[in-house]
Amino acid sequence: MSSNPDLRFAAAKHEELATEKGARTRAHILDTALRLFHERGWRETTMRAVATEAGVSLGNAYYYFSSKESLIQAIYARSHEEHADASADVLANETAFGERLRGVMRAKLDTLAPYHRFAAVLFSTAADPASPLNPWSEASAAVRREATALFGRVLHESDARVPKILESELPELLWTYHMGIILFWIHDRSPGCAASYRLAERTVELIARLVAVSRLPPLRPLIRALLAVMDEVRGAAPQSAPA
Amino acid sequence: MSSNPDLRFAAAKHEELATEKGARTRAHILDTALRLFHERGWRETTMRAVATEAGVSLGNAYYYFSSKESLIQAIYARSHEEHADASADVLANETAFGERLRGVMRAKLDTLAPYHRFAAVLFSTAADPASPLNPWSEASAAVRREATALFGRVLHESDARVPKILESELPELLWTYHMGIILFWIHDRSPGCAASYRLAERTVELIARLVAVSRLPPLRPLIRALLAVMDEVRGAAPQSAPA
DNA sequence: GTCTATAACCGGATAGAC
DNA sequence: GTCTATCCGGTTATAGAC
Repeated sequence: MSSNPDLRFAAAKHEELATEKGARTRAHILDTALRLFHERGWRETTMRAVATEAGVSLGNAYYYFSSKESLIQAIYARSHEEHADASADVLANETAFGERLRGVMRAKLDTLAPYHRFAAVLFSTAADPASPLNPWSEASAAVRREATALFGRVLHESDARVPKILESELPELLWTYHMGIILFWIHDRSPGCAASYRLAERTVELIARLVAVSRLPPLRPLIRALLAVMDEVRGAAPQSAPA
Repeated sequence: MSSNPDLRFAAAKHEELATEKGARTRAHILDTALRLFHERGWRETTMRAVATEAGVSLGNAYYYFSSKESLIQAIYARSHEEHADASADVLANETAFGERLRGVMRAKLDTLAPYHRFAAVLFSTAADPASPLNPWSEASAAVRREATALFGRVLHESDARVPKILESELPELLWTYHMGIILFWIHDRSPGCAASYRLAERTVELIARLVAVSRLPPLRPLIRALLAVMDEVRGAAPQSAPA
C-alpha cells in the first residue's frame, strides 16, 4: 500500500526514502496543522501559523507540503486508513449484507467525526476536477480503488444474492452512495451529526431492500439500463490534473 | 423575480436602486470578467486584470463585487434565467413526460456550454456549505425554488401518471438529478460535451421508465421508504453562511 | 543529496481620502 | 462612486547548513 506513489507520494518520499529526522519533522508539521485546523478552522489557519507552531520556518513547511491543500491530501489518506481499520471487525464477523453495510457506514461516520470542523473545505476543493483531491482524479485512484474494494467485501462475503450482471458493479455503486452520505454529513449541523447516522441507517435499509428485490423479473431491463449508464459515466471525464 | 433580495441582491442594489451610471459600470465589469474568464480561465484571471480591462480601479471593482466569488454568483443567476428562457418552448408544446424532461435537460446543457471553461470553480466553491453559492444555502434558495418549479412544470403539465405520494416530491428529485448531470458535465472533457448529452438522454429514458413502473404494487413500500429518506435529508443541514 | 531558513513575489481584500 | 495605498497570506526563489 505505502509503495503506491499516488496514494503515498509524500509518505514514500519522506517517510521511507529520506532520513529519520525528516520523517519526524513531516509528521510533526502534519499533526500541528491538524490541531490548528481543529482549533481555528481551515481558512483561519495560516501556513505561517502552522510553521511557527510546529517550530519550523515557513519555507521548511513548504519543503514537506507543497501547498496548503496538500496537507488535506495527507489527512485524507490517514482518514481512509482509519476507516479500513474501524471496519475490520464487522467485516470479519457479520454475514448479513445489510448489517455489514450498516457497520461499515457507521465506521465511516465514526472515523470522520474529528474532521467535521474543516471537512467542508476538504470536500469543496475535492469537487474541483482540476484538483488532485478530486475523487475521480489520478491522484485519488488508489484510495478510490481501495475504498471500492472495501464495499466489494461488504457484498461478496455476505449472504446477499444479486443478479450476476449487477454483482460486479454494485461495489462501485455502493462507493458512490457512501460519497453521497459524506456530502450530507458535511452539511450536517445536528448534534453529534445524529442526522447523518439516521440517514445512513435508513438508506442502508433502503439499499438492502433494493438489493433484495433486484431479482424481480420486471426490474431486469431497468437494471440493464442502469448499468449501461454507469458504463457511460465511467468512460468519460478521465481528465488529468493540470497545474 | 428581481425583487427577490436573495437571488438578486447585487442587481437590486445597483441596477434598480442606484444610479444609471453605477448600473452601467457594474454590468461592464461583469461582462469584462466573463470575457476574461473565458479567455484565460478563473485562476488565471486576477481581479486587477478585470479592473484594468474594464477601465476601473481595483477598489472600484470591489465596490460592485465584494469578492472574486461574487462575480460567479452573478453569472450563476444569469445562467438560470437563460435556462428558463431556453426551456419555454418545450414546456409550452410537448406533453409527453419523457420528451419534456429531455428538452429541459438539453436546454440546460445548451445554455451552460459557454460557462464550461470555468464551471469547475463555480461548482467547487458551491460545494462548500459555508459558501453562499451552495445550492442549499439561503442565498441560493430562490434560484433553487425556481429551478425546482421548472421541473414541477415538466411533470405536472405532462401526461405522466404517478402515485399521489410521489407526485409532490418528484420535482425536487428531478432537480437533484439535474444537479448530478451538471456534476458530470463539469468533468466532461469530450468534444462539445457530447458525453453529457448522451448521459442525459439515457438517464432521461431511465427516469421515464422508473416513473412508468412507479405504480407497481411491490414497489410501493420502497417508494415510501425513499420519501421518508428525502424528508430526513430536507430536515437537516439548514446552515446559514458564516463569514 | 537532505534539510532549513530568509526574503521576496503575487494577488485577493480593505481603509480611507477625495 | 472612484481612487490610491496598504495589508495579509499563499507561494516561490534562493542561499546556505548538515
